[in-house]
Amino acid sequence: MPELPEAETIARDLDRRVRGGIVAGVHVTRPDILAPGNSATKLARSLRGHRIERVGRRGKNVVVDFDGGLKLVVNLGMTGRLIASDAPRSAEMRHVAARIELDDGRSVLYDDARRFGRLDLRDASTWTVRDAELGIEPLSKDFTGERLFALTRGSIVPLRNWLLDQRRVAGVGNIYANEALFRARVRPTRRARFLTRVEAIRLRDGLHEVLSKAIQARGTTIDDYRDGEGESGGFQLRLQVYGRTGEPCFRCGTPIKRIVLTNRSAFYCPRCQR
DNA sequence: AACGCGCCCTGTCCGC
DNA sequence: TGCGGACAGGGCGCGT
Repeated sequence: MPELPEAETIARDLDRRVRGGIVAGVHVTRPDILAPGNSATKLARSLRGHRIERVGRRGKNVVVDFDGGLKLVVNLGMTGRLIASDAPRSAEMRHVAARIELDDGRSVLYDDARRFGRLDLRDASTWTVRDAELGIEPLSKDFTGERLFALTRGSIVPLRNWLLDQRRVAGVGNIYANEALFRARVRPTRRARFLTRVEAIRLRDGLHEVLSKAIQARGTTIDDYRDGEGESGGFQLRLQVYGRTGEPCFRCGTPIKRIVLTNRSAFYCPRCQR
């Protein structure tokens, strides 16, 4: 998906465009994007008449808060897009799976070519459960190098995989995991428990830097991604290793390597990263 | 319990 | 131009 920076950008855009809107109707055209326990009729019945209080984010999820405590949790999978109907490129949404109509004529479109994404309606109490399943926010004050060091103790998982587990740290996906490891100068294959304290500090800093820069850039530009306005992401963030197989490392010139870890690509500089 | 794997589904790109 | 295969930013359920 959209990882944390993309979800953050979408949430901010939507918050600006649809906050305060009252739901007139919900239309689900592809019910397979509903999380277990949800149904099109339940969604429509539960949300009709409710006001959007704000749109926020938790990990990679866009969270729409309604009055009365209901929350629509949107996980965008690989190709999910969430935009307001009055956004510039709303016409380019060719796989609309659900539509939330507001009483003033605006609407929120959920588009998802591969339909790996999920919409999940929660009340205050079931949201607390879900929230607790997700790990620490990597941009929060609590996420220190020391905290990351402690979290990694005891796990034999390669760090690239470790970072993708949303129960540990929430919001990091394959692009930013690889980018942060490059900045920390640690190989994606390194077992989490062998990360040193100093490296944990560098990895925390690498994550913080790459995620916040990507937010400033309104998300990374990779083909499918669209922000809440329907536009592709910014170009300010230059990826250092992701997708750069064979190209020279920006730090030392050595060709970037691509390997496969549990069926997903990992990229690193064999000289800079140990 | 923690971990790796296969799978969900569609689109795109590359080589032949 | 057409076609097969590889690959894609995620996450769940399963067997070990």
